[in-house]
Amino acid sequence: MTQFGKGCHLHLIDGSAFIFRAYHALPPLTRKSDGMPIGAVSGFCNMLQKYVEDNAGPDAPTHVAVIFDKGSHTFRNDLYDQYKANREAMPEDLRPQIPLTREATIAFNIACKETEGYEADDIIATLACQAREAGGRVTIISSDKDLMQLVGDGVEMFDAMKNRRIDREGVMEKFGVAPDRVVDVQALAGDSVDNVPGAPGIGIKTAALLINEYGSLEELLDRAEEIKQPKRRQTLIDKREQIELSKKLVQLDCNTPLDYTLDDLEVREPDPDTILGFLSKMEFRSLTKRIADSLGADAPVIAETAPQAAPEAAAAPEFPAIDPESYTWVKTAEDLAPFIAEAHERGWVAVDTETTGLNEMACDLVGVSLCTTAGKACYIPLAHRSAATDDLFGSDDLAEGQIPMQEALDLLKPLLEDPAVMKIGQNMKYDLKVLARYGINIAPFDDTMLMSYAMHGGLHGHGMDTLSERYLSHEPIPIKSLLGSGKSMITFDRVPVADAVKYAAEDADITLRLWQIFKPQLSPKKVTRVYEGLERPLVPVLAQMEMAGVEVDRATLSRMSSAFAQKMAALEAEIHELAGETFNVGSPKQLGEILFDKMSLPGGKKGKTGAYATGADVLEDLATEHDLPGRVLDWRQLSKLKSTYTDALQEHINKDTGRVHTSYVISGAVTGRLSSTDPNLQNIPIRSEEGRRIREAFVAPEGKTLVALDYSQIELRILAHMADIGSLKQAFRDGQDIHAMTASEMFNVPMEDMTPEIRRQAKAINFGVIYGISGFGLARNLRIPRGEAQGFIDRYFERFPGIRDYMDDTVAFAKEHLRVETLFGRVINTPEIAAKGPRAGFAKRAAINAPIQGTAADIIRRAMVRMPDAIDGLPAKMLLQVHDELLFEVETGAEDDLIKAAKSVMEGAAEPVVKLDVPLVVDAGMGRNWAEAH
DNA sequence: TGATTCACG
DNA sequence: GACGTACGTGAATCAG
Repeated sequence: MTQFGKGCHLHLIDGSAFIFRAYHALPPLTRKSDGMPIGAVSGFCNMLQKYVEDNAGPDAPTHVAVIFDKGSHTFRNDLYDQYKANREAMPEDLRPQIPLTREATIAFNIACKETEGYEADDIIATLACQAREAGGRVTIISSDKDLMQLVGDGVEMFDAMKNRRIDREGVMEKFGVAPDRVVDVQALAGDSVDNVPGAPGIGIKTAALLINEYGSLEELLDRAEEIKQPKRRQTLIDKREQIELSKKLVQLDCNTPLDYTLDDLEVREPDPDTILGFLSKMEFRSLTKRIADSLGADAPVIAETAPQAAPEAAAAPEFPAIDPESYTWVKTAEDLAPFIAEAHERGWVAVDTETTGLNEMACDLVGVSLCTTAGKACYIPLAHRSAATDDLFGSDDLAEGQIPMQEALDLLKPLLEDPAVMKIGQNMKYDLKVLARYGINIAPFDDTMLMSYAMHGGLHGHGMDTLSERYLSHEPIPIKSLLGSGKSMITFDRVPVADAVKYAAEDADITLRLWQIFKPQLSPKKVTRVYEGLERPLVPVLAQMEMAGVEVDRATLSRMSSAFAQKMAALEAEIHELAGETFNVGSPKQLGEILFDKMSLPGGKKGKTGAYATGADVLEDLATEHDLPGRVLDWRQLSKLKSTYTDALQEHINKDTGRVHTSYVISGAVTGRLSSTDPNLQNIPIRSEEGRRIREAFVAPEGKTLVALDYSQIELRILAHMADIGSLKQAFRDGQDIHAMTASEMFNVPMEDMTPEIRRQAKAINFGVIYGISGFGLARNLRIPRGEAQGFIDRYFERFPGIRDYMDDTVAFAKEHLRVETLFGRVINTPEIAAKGPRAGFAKRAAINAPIQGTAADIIRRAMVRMPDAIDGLPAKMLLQVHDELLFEVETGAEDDLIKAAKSVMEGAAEPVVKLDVPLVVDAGMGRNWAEAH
């Protein structure tokens, strides 16, 4: 072993630069056998190989290392929280390749070095300084200008791309100053890429001029008064602090603590088995062969997988059988360490949390399971109770074999928040919300439920059981088998830990397997953008909204409840009087028998089950014949309002927060809409005056205001755009009353003679079109004869022939592809379109409606994803989404600022991906409660 | 558990 | 020619 010193030559390779160059230079290659993205790894290996070949000559290095960044938080972030803040997130298909580039470096038998919390540049600086002091030469393989400050005294750079050495002269050329003054120039000029502020208005040229004139930055700042240009002088005086901070940011640290020395970096011969093993594992055929030749070894045979017939047919990875007995019960920190280490090494980990209930806002964490490799999963029990010896209900003592909660969380937090490790979950919103309450903010993450939703929306549900059975042919352990059901149901913390291990670890195992199947399919199925841009980023936004909740005034609801109960009792007595007997008014069956058998009213129609239909439309028709149906309608309305709203809503007021927290289901609707549950806050009454008053109970707290913003006619606007209806588009551009305009066009009535009745009919037709109009449906809606309704539709299509074309084209597309798409590329599968019989009609109308409803849903999703940044700094919170409306809570006084910011996000939400021919218009309202805000 | 009804966009 | 139909949701209730 040679002691590093005079005559030694150290090469330092900027690994991250290699990776990004490789990633961007190559098309997104995937490994044939499992679809794993490996383009960047391939490029990286080729660059390493080229490097090795090019440096075999007489000037070969004696020592070499590839240096990588590790962790995203460095001392520079502590100096300046905006450091590198506008850097784009790592592309999704690159992330899993990062650990493989480390593996590749090691396979080449080159020292692979990284230090947590330090940028590669600082490690390079430290090693270069050490080598220089030892009297050796250094070549930094990089073209990064941030490293140029190190050049000089035996240190040079080499731009592998341009095949060019960069020495003192090269640096002078670039910065106009000697290497030792480069940081001064950078401090002044700033750097938009790393978000180093610098001095506004001063670029590299000016900076070099000033430094050369004054000798150093410090001198310049001290003598700033002498500068002749007034603006420049003022900048340097005003921004002194910012410039000094910038210098600290660009100055590389030569004193990074390292747990190795230069001697450890000595050049080593590659081991043929190791490198060829790695390359064949990656399935790099030509590179494997080339390196085998150069090493004089036999190239291993790489199994030829059958070329993929269709992108959809990407072969599933080979998995070992799912075996609940194989999972690890993590009892101590030592048990946990290998799982955390492997997660770091691989760059991903599947995570699942177990809790005492399904309500994330009102349940406790019981355990966490992890899985890094299919078949290798663990469960970390945290709050299981021990089985009691003496009584039936178990004790409150903690069970044996658990790491203390806080200790385990402290171990998990760095992993779950590590930007270099992808966290994989099934319905991550749940885990995100649970762990947020324990101070852990999971990022970055993938969600198998949302991947399935993006690819398989309309085909089947996206719950884990469904996905496991469909894609893994495995039926997971039912939760019922652990918790039981009904009255005797227990909570998860009462489940014996040994049983919990099997169940919980299996969930993580299944989730990881699903991810490995789904992830490579996103791109061939062309839903990467939808998944990455619309589904996944919505998760933290919704989590915030749900955790914020909305204030609901219990007293108001309670008062309404009593009033409703009184009125109902009165109505019920009347109804019984009219019927001549007492019966359950809430029973459609009993009501039908009273109306049609006992009273022999006309129009009794029995449905599939043999019961009379007693829906609102039937009762409305009967109301002309008799008083009883009208009373029942009134009673039903009150009953609905009381049971679903004034009573149930009170149950949902959270004990801790005093607010109501709904839960949105991202994959709830096939069209891309959200759905809202527990409670559903997307169907709070508004249409009837009586129901509308329920919104008075949704209030702003003291000192705050509710602001509601809703898209005006968004679906009709989208229809006008998609079907390309010139007159409709023009009407929207002119801000006309669209229903009146439609009526005028259809019935040849001048706008000034428009009557509310004609307008109402046109409005019904406009909506009918969005739903896939039929004569029957319109007739029923407008209560006109079917022939007349058909006549309206015919005339509509005559005036707007593009609508008919749109409908025909959409159905034809659906028939051909068994799916339709929104303007943003969301896929809505429509397998039923191939059905025969009445189901075909349903499928057709659904196919016509889906792109319109779905595009509207995409637009508001985009607005929501952008909203947190747009209202950052305003004292406002986004609380609710109701399909085309967003509800905010804002400190009184800041309403106008909020409306301005939020409105502009909403109105511009389609751009830049989609340029609509019609403007999107958002109406705003505000008030102390939701009724006023509307 | 399924059907019915009705609240919303 | 007959059939059955507006699109998308969730919750409460009855009845089996």
